[in-house]
This record gives sequence, structure tokens and C-alpha cells, in this order.
Amino acid sequence: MEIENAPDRLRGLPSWLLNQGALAANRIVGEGLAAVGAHRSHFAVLSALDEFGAASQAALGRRCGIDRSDMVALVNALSRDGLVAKRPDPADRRRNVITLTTAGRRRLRSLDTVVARLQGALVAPLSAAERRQLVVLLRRVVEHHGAT
Amino acid sequence: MEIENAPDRLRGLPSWLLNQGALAANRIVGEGLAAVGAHRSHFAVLSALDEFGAASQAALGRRCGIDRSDMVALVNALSRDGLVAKRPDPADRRRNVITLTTAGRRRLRSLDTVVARLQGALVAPLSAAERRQLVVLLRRVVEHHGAT
DNA sequence: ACCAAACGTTGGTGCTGCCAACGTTGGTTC
DNA sequence: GAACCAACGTTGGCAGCACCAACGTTTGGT
Repeated sequence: MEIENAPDRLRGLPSWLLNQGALAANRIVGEGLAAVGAHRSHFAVLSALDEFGAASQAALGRRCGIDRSDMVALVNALSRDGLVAKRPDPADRRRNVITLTTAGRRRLRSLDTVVARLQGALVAPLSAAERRQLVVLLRRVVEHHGAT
Repeated sequence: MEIENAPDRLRGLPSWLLNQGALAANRIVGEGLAAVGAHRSHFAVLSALDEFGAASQAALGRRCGIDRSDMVALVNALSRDGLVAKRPDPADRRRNVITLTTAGRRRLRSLDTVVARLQGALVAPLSAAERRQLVVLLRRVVEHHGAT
């Protein structure tokens, strides 16, 4: 937005700071990823597949914090781009097995560097130690509220 | 949502943690304020009025990070509830002068305790020192991206 | 006198997180 | 085997939020 002279009550409020921080983060990361034709959710799903291997759409959603109804279009888009393969699970015909393709793994490696650069822009005013500490504190809060 | 076993890439990403943290914060604070018939933006505007005195809608928006088009309905709601007085500025007839009423000041004091309790719930897993540090770090990041 | 800028207001847009419902399939219990 | 419940993918929709464009009005600067 462009905030000038915010009230002390807001400037000291964790919830307000988290909100404003998330706005800045989404703007920076969103635009940066859009510039290479990607999206934050793409990175999340590709990461989950890379770290845990093939999974159902529902499992992917649970890991990334994405609703399974939103996962449908997301997986379809990634599949259309050849970054992911989607086929019915022969062992459980309710599920789809989502697999990371070679192109998907290459794409993820490419996005890794992009994302790293964008994170740097986001936490630019912090030293390396401060960045680590911010991550630690945020992680404690986030995990306390439902994330494993 | 309810995240289980998030990928390491996400769990270490400031932007993702900010997002998830903001989600939890908005859920907690939003529900807590809704329970007393208030809203986050109400608290923001009342705070700005209390700390800086009467102001135009545009100035309020600039201080709270709220678009002036959204401020219209917001001020109207607060005015309807008698927490705020809205009258044309005789010195500059483009502006409205928004003033905090006595009821508004009382309401703000009431919301102060509610908000404080909700912040406690939000950063529950952190010690007092860690909470201060989180605020300091977040503030540096937020102010670096446009907030004063 | 003219022009640019700021104001309040209306209306609208896109994204996001979420919910409900459905038909299908799998597992559990009698 | 029958009956039941739970999970899956999918569709459609909803509410909140941040944001933008445009307008008529008013002000200040040149």
C-alpha cells in the first residue's frame, strides 16, 4: 500500500506485522515467480513431490496447506506443462498418483534459485543471523497453530 | 488449513512462514474481534485517531494501510455505531474530518485488552523476550517495504 | 485564469482460502 | 455378503481482502 506514520499500537502488534509482512512477501515472491511463468503454489507442490516422492492430490494438499479442491486445477496446470504426471492409482482407484517428471525436477531446481533470490529481497534489511532467527520464531508460531 | 509434514523448502521459507502466520493471525484476531462485534480495521482506525487526533479519511487510510475507497464504508460503520464523528472540513471542503467520540475512546480501551489477549494466543509458544524480538525483526522487514 | 493534484465516493476486479455436495471407491463391522 | 462410514477427485460457489479506475468537487500553485 504505502503506509506513513502507522500508529504505535499497530507497529507493535504481531498480527498486524504478520499481515503487512505477508502482503510484501506475496507481492515480491508473486511477481518474481510470475516473471518466470510460475506461481507460489507451483513451487510448493513441486517441493513436496521432490522431498516426499509421488503422492495423491489430497496428500499434497495436506502437506502444502492447499485445499484439495484447489489442488485440482493446480495439478492439471502442472501436468499440462509436463512438470508432473497424473495417473490413476491402480492400488486405490479413488486416488491419483502425482509424479514429478524430469522436466519438473529441472524446473524446481530453476525455481529454487529464483525463490532464494526473492527471499533475499524480502528480508534484505536483516543480517544472516537475524534471518535465521526470524525463521525460527515464525516456525514456532506457525507450527503451534496446526502445521507439523 | 491443517498442515502435516510440510516440505523443508517451505518450512524454511520466510515468505511461506509469513503467509501461514498471517493466516493464523487473521483467524485468531478476526474471530476474537468478531465475537465482540468489532473488526481488525476498526481497531486500526480507532488507534490512528487516538494517537494522532482527528484526521481526514485519506490520512487515516495512509496511516493504517487501508485504501481510501475501502475507508468509506469503514468510517460510515464506525460513525453509525457512534464511535466516530464524520463532518465536512470547513477549512478544506474536499475533506471529511473524522473525530474520535467518547464512546469511541471507551471502545478502543475495551478493544485494547481484547487485542492484547489475542496477541498472546497468537504468539503463545514464544517467551516474552522472543515475542519482542519477533516484533523487532518483523518491523524492520515491514518498514523496509514501504511502511514508516 | 488555468492546470494539476487531492479528496470522497461508487463500482468493479482478481486472488485466495474455504465450504458443500456429488459420485466413486475402500475399509470396517455385523 | 450387507450396511455403513470415510476418503478421494471434482465441480461450483462464497466471502474477504487488497487494489484500481473513474467521476465530480475543491484546493493550491503558476
